[in-house]
Amino acid sequence: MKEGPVIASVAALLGDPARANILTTLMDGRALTVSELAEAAGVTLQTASGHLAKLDAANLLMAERQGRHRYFRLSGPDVAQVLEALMGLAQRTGATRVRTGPKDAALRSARICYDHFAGERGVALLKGAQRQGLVEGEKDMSLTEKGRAFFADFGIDLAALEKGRRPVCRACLDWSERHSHLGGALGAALLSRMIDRGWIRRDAGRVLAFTCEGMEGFEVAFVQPTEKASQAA
Amino acid sequence: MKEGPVIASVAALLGDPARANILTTLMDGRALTVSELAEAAGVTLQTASGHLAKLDAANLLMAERQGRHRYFRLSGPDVAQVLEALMGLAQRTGATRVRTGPKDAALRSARICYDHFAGERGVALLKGAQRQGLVEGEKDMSLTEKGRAFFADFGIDLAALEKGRRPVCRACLDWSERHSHLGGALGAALLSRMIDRGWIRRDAGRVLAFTCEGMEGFEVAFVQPTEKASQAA
DNA sequence: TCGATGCTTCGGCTATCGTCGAAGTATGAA
DNA sequence: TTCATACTTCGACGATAGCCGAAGCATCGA
Repeated sequence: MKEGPVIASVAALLGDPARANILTTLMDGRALTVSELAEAAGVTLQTASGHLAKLDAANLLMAERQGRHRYFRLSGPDVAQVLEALMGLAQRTGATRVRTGPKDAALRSARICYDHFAGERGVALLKGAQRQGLVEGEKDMSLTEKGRAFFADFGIDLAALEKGRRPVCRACLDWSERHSHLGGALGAALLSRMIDRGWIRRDAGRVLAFTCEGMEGFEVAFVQPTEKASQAA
Repeated sequence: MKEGPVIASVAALLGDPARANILTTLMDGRALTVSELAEAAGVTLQTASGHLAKLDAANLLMAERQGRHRYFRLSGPDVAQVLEALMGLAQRTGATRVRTGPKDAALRSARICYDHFAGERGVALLKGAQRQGLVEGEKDMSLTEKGRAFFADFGIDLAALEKGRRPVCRACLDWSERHSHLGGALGAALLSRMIDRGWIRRDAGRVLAFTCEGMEGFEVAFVQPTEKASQAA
């Protein structure tokens, strides 16, 4: 009868704290897994799964399967726009504002994704490797001859990796960046090799911290040879 | 903890059908009594009273006593803006019902958005004004010299508008079209001026109807000088 | 094939909230 | 003062919906 109920159904979806947390977490356009969103929303996995199903059914989110993960992102900029408008309204009408945690920045910079190296530095690594021609392909990646030599020199036993059934190279969608980082057996081997070399230290949780020499070595090995390209991007 | 709950409390208020009906009923900027809003929302007086108390406590509405009546209106244009944004989102995501009555077409053509002129004709007005160089800018719009002369000639007291705290020009996203129409103080003044001139008549609810001469005058003033451009769009 | 991990579904508990009848308060008119 | 109108508050009922434990799939790696 009225147009009220039409907006009510979608507004009701935004009206639950857990769902609102999920949506605001996704506001920067990243894609996140169910587990990550559950943690962000402060609810259990089952609860988050239910919320995500509702948001997906209402077309506020887009889902994308990747292995046993399921990545969700906002279905469009208009969703974020509505959320921002609501934040503005909430602020004017006297809702309380909160500060953002400092741990977030560290997580974004470098962290563990399952067993490999992710975050802004992880994306930079893969980009550098692609520019240098160490790996080729977009979705199904593989090592080039140049890459085999490079990683062998880096101290990685490629023969051992290729014996396993796990794919050596694999593109893994990064949640803080919008691009992929390097997963698969090589990604895992790279991470442990960098830890062995003293380049990286594991902090609490999934956060990774570079040592001074690690920072420098990383730059020289992956970033600097392609600095022009990386700077442009 | 997060900013989610902040928007959730506001969104939850919009998420109830009765309250959503109340708010959309008030979108034309009028002030209505509790009884009128109760009827519009399809609930009893007590129920409406409770809803209005909540909306008032959240500063989404302004209340004004007048004798034994109590008049409610939206607390500001931003509330109407959020409602329009929600309507647009509901439409894109398919929450809207298939029923498109004849009133719907009229609503889409020309209607009141809070206190200014919206709908397909409203979008055409802004487009024409932009093509003619009366206003400039996309998000933060401002009047040009040519525009000042034009609207003064149209019978609008620009000096008075600029004295107020409300922005003179403001882009307001239209939910039925995908473009903006003209809000702000100038948008409101334009609407009342067109009504004064006998160009437009207020029908029931938010629907606006052009008179014959109004239709012609509108075309000459805003659309025809830029017909080529408008036709293409 | 097996175990581990990520996610979904099911069932039941609980709390919240919308709803309206009935009673209470305030304003205006007779 | 007395009644009528407009609204608010109270109390109880019922429905909805969020939440989590437990169990069920599905995928991956060994």
